[in-house]
Amino acid sequence: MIVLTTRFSSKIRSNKINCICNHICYAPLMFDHCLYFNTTALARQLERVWSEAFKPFDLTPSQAFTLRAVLAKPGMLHSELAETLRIARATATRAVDGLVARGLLERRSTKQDGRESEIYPTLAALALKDGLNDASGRVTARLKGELGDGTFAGFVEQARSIGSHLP
Amino acid sequence: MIVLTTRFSSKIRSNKINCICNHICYAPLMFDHCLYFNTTALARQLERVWSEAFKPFDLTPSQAFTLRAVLAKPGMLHSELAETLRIARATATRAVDGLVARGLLERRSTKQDGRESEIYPTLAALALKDGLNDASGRVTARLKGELGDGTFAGFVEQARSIGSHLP
DNA sequence: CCCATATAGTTGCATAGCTAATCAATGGAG
DNA sequence: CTCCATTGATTAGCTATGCAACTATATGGG
Repeated sequence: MIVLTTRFSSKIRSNKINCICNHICYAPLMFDHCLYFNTTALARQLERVWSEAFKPFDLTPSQAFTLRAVLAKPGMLHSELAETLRIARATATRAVDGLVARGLLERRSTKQDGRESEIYPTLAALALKDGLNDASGRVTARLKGELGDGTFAGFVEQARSIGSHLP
Repeated sequence: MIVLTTRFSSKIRSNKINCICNHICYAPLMFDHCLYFNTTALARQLERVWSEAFKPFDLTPSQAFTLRAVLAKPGMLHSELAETLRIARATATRAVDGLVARGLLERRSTKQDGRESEIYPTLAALALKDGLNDASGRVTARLKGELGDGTFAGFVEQARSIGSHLP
């Protein structure tokens, strides 16, 4: 008689090994064809990859992209930043708050319109500019190599295209 | 002489209209070829689309997918759920907490191993099963129609494949 | 000139995700 | 048989995000 220890049976349950009784557990495949599921799961994985890439700067991906956007166009407004990063204005406000606190960005109200404020990188941020772009470029290059250049570019283009058809 | 009102100039800034001085503002295109950027942005948009789809059930996408997973395999363990949904175990714990509080799931500890607990749908959850699957199916069908069947399936498959090559 | 409306930004509140640390039960090594 | 490493689950603390409501400013019609 075959006796299963609890540990062994739990490995069967989690589909890590083939089940001795030839029973196939489908749960892990359940959402395999779901756009939402696979995109959000991939996004979480990429979050981890880019976190690693920006770790030398002690910046999260969100902070790093905010900074890169402002470095590319110093003086941009919050609403422009939100649009550039495709996030809500409220989120942009908070992202800038954090980088102002870190001494990497500063706000200046515009002369023309008292409601607006422009966002500028500090000198400390300017010093990071090339490093940040390079870090992102390196991880991109690495993944292009691992996934195949065409695959990569095609996928990114499709993601952009699908997004442009959604609300 | 051309005088710009502040409102008008802010629309130029945000790239909503063509700039009269032929200056092109590149910021919104800056991350167009970035895998991280486009995937996370798309994920946020899809979050909105699926939120809408599950709104009739008063469930968030995360709750709905948790429920669907358990409904597909009643009695699954938390670690299995985490693997199925591709989230951290801690997140699975909290997702189940919420649905237990809503009266849709219940935990039962297993006889064999006192550390484990199995997750079961309640009767209330069973009543939602088909509705949830249909709701997700409908939004999938709609997007397939809008985006093209092949595009859709190809993209999802690539997302899965890219994910499987990442840590 | 003044008020109604629109807009830029902010704040409050909520969700979902992560990592790291912890708790509790199991099971194997000696 | 006892002790320790392992494992399933949970908790603590943090980040990023969104929506909705709010504040302050600007604009334009009467």
